[in-house]
Amino acid sequence: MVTETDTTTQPRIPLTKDRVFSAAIKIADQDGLDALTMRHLAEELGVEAMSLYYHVANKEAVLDGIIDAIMGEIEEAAGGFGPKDDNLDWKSALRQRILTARSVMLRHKWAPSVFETRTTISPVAMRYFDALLGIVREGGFSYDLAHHGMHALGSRSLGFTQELFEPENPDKTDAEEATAMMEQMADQLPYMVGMMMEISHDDPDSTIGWCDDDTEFNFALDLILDGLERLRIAS
Amino acid sequence: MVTETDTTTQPRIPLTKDRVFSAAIKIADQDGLDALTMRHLAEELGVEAMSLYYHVANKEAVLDGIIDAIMGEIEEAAGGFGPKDDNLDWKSALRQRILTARSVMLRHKWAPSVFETRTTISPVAMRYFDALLGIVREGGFSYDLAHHGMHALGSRSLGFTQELFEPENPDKTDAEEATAMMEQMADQLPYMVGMMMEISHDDPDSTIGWCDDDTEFNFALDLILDGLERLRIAS
DNA sequence: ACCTGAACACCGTTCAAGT
DNA sequence: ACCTGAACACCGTTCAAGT
Repeated sequence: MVTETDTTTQPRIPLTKDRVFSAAIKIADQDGLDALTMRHLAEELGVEAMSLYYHVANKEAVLDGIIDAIMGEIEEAAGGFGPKDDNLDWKSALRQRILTARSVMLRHKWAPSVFETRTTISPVAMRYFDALLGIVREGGFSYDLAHHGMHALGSRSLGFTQELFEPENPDKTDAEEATAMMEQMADQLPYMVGMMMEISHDDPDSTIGWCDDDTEFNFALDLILDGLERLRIAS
Repeated sequence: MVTETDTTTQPRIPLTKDRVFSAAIKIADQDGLDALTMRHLAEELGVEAMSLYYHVANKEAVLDGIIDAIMGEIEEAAGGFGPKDDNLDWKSALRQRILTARSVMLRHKWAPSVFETRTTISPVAMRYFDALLGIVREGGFSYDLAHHGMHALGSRSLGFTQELFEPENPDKTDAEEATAMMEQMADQLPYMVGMMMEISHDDPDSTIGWCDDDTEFNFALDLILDGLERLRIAS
């Protein structure tokens, strides 16, 4: 029989790798990546920072772990990485998989930054890429073209693009600052000014530059997929 | 008349922003980005860490400064961002500009990581993008398509791709580790194994995955440029 | 005007020690 | 087996003080 332990107050759930990773993701989701320190992580788990080192080798292992967990979320959202979806053409199948990955990424805005710093590819990520590779391969690609195609997709195969010069909080002063600078340099930036004027004409409250929205993602994705399809046919 | 100062030994070159940025780039080039700390930077300049704060607001300002300097190198390598190069078609002109930027990036392997963390775009970078925009605009693009095209190029417009899961030193154990893991999961990775077998057949000492070499960069670049050209014609 | 010493509030991590 | 206290070697940054 399970008897009540005679510890003082709470039964205290024991620490596990998974609990550590979950807490880490929670912190990053709520307070951003900078808030994810070993000390905060321990605090979130009601434990001393040093206790973490009994379960994980170091902070890198934590980051590896949360990326693996994210890939797990993608697998779950996709209903598994089973090889044959249905009778979709390769392009639709690939886009579907990628947009599923993207839906998970949008829940974890910090994830791209962590992906970039990983040096070893996680097992779940390997299976993810194998599934993508399978889709194009079964779609009639040579391994060589499939390989190039994966590189061409880059981070987009995981559902995100790393935007350059993107302010963290676009509603803040960064955007105004950039706009002010552009106005000051207006004579040196003829085309940017022209573009701004034309686009603001059509859409008064658009701001150029920090717009990695779904429109841009889908535009680039389709551009690459269409290009690959043409190369496949030509080969 | 300029008299000899009565300071003890060396005349001591005074600190300037530019000297700070140059030293910072030198450190990053030689010892990597992690070695770029305010304390090391000061040491490199023969000064105490706190002295730096008289010339720059904080470390972010240093990072902004070295990115500006890198953009300056690109401008120099391109012989200026003058609007009209010659009688090249837009595609050749754009590729040329981008490959020039890439040649500078290859001298500063750490630069992509710093670019990703910038939240404000530097003035020189603005002029760079204006020049790119000018090339496609004069090549017959609408501003709308030009804008989408820039987003589609992403970091490639600056001459680099952020590779996922790229080991820092590919000659080290990371590659072996990844290969070992793949062999262990071979039954779950049918397509990766198939690809490896075929490619290693053609090229015995190739290793899959960490190959963001010029071949992949150019493949993806041309794929996107060709796609944009087709959209331009269709529009 | 330009640089510095001392100090603060943080990091990740080790190691011997507790239960 | 699991957790902790104390400590180490670092960070970026401030502020009053020196010349």
